Amino acid sequence: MKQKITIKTIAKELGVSTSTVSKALRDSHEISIDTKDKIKAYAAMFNYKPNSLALQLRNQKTKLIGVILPRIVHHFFSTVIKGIEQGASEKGYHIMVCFSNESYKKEVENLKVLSNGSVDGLIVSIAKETLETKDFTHFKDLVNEEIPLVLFDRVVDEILCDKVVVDDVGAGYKATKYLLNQNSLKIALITTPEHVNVGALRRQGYEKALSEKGISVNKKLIIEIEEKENIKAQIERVFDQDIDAVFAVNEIYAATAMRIAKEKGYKVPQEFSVIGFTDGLISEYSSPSITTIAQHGLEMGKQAVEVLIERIEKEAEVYEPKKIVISSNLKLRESTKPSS
Amino acid sequence: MKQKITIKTIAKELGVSTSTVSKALRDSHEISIDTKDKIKAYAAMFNYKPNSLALQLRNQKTKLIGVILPRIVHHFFSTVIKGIEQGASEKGYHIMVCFSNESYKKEVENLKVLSNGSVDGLIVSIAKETLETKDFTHFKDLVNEEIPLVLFDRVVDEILCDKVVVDDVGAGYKATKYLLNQNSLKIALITTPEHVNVGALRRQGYEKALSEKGISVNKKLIIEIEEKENIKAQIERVFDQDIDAVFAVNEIYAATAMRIAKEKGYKVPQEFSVIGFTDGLISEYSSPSITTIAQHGLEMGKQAVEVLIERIEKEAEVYEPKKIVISSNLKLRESTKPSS
DNA sequence: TCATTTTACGAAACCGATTTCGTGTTGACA
DNA sequence: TGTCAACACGAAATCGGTTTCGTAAAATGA
Repeated sequence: MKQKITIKTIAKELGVSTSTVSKALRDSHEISIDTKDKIKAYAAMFNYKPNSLALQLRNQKTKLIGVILPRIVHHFFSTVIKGIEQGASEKGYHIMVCFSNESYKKEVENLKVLSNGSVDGLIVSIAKETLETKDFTHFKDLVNEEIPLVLFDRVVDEILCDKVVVDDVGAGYKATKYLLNQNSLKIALITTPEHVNVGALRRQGYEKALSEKGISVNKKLIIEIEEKENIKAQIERVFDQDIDAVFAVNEIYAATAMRIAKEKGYKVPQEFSVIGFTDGLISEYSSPSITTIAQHGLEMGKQAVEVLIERIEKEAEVYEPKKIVISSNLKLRESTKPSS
Repeated sequence: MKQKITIKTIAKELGVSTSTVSKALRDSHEISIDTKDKIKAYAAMFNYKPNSLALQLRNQKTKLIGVILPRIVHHFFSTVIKGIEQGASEKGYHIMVCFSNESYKKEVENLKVLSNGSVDGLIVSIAKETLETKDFTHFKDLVNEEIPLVLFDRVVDEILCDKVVVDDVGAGYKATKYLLNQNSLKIALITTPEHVNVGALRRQGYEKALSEKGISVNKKLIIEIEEKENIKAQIERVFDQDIDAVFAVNEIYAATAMRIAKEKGYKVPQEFSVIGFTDGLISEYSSPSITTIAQHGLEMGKQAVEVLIERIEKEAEVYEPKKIVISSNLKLRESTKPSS
C-alpha cells in the first residue's frame, strides 16, 4: 500500500508544527486565515484523510458496532442486519459482522475478539449450540466488563442486558387461533427442539390457543425437528395422523409441509391450511403463497441498534436492562382460508 | 464502560516499567521467569486484553476487510458474505460490512469511510445506480491510493483491480441450450436493463445459443425489467407472444414467470419450461421447484477474499490485476423436462 | 582481582492524531 | 513609553501498546 499522507508530512512540508496542522484542518480560531488556507489547500491536493485508528485510540471510541449472528444466509437474520445497518448508519456508526455458525466455540471466539476495544458495543443472537449447552459465561463476562450488549431474538434471562424479541407466545397464539377460527381443528405443530427458546415460546402460544378452545394438546401432532436429519422425512411422519392444518415455526418447515400436503392430494387451502413463521421470499413466491407470522426483522434490528447506541452514549450510572417486545402479526396469503 | 486494565496499570501495580510488562506478556527471553510469572498471573487475574486499536495503529494493519454490498436481504449476496467471512476467518481476518442499497451516493460515502485506514482492503460489488451513471472515480481513487480492492459479480473493466465473476455468458448459453435441447424453441428472456452488465452478459449467452441453433433473436421475447415498476405486470406482457419457455436472470423473475405460466393454464414443465438464475430458496421450495444456474456465491466469496489477502500481504512491486472466473452450472429441478 | 559477558530491566521513540498550556510578537491604550 | 491583551503558533502530553537501545548488576572467565 502506498505511503499515506499524515499530519506529520503536511507539517514538515509546510514548515509548521503538527498541532498547527491539526488545528487548521479543524478550523480552529487559533490559526490565522492565511495558514489555514495554505494547510487546507495542501491537504486537499494530496487527498489527506485523518487516520481513523489514531482517532479511535485517542477518543477511546470506534463508532463501530459488533454484530454476531448464528447465520447469514437466512431471510430473518439478513433482514435484521439490514435494520441494524440502517439504524447504525443514521447515527454515524458502522457495523462489524461475524457469524457463529450456530457454534458455541466460534461464538466465544468472536466475543473475545470483539471485546478488546475494537467495537463500542455488541448486538448478538445466541447460537443454537450455546442454547443447548446453557453455558453463558462468555456473555456474563462481557456484562461484567460493562461492554454494552444487546441480545435479540434468541435471548436468555440469565444474561443481564438489553434484549429485543418478538412476541413469540403471542405470535404462536395468533397463528393457531386463526387456524381454529377457520375451522381447522386438527392442527399439527412443526417446531424446534425445546432448547431453542423461540420454538418453545411459539409452542406455548399454540397450546394456549388450543386450550382456550377446549382442545387438549395431542403430543402426536407436535414434531420437534432435528436439523441434522432429513427434515422432509420428519415432517412426513405427522401426516400419518389425522390433521387438517399445520403451523410451522419457520418458512422452510412450512413450505415443506405444504409440499407434502399437496403430494398427498390435499387441496391447499380448501382442505388443508398452512401457516409459517418469518415473512420471507419462500412464503411469498411459493404457490399457493404461504400465510405467515411477519417477524419484523428490520424493526428488530433498528430497535436493537437504537437501544445499544443509547447505552453506549449515555453515561448511565445504574442501568436497568430493558426488554423490548416487537409485536408480530399475521400476513394473510393463499395457504389459509379467509377468516370466518 | 468500566475502566479497562492496561499495560500501564499492571506496570504501576507491580512496580515495573511498561516495556517489561509488554515483553513479559509476549514471553520475551529478556525477562526473568519470576517476573514473567508475576506479570502473567496479574494479567490473567484482572482479565487483561491488549487494546486492539493500539496494536492496529502500531502495526499499521487492522486485519479487517471492508465489504460493500448493494443489498443484504438477497440470497446470492448473503451467500457471498458467508464465503468471505469463512475465508477471512481462516486467515485471522474479520469483516466490516456496509451496504450501498444500490445507491451511488451511499457507495461513495462507504468507500470514503473505509479507506481511511480502518480496513486493510476492500471487497465490493458495484451498486446499480453507479453502473447506470458510469462514474467510477471513487473506485479509481482507491486504486490510485493503492488500497487493495477486489470487485465481484458486478464489475467494470475500467477499474484496474482484481475481479471475481461468474461465467455469465457461459451460464446464459448453457441455460438456453438446455431449453433448446428439450425442444423449447420459443424462449423468452427476462433480464435487466442493459447497464447491469451481468444481465447483458447473460443475454449474450442466450443469443449465442439461439444463433448456433439457427434461430434468430426475436426482440419481442426479451424483456428488460424496470424494478421500480410492477414486475409481474411487465413479465405478463411477454406471454402475449407465443412462447414455450422462459430463461430469467434471477430467481424472482423466474418464480414470477412460472406463476404466470401456471395461471395461464400451462403445465410446467410438460408444456412450459422455466430456468432461473441464483440457486436460492425460492427455486428450491417453489412447486415445481425451479431449474437454475447455480452461481456458487460461497465459492466467489472465498476466492475474492483469498485474492484480497494475497494482495494485502504480498509486497508486490508491480501487480497484475487478476480476473477469476467461476464456472456456473445448471442445477436441474422440476421446472424443466429431462434432457433429451 | 579485574575484565568481559550475560542477564534483566528501563527510558524513550514510535504509530497518528488531538489538546492543553506556554510563549514570542503585535497592537492598543493610558 | 510602559503595560497588557489578543493573536498565532509550538512543545509536549495523551491514547495503549511495541521495540530499540542503553545500562546497572550479576555472572563468568582469565
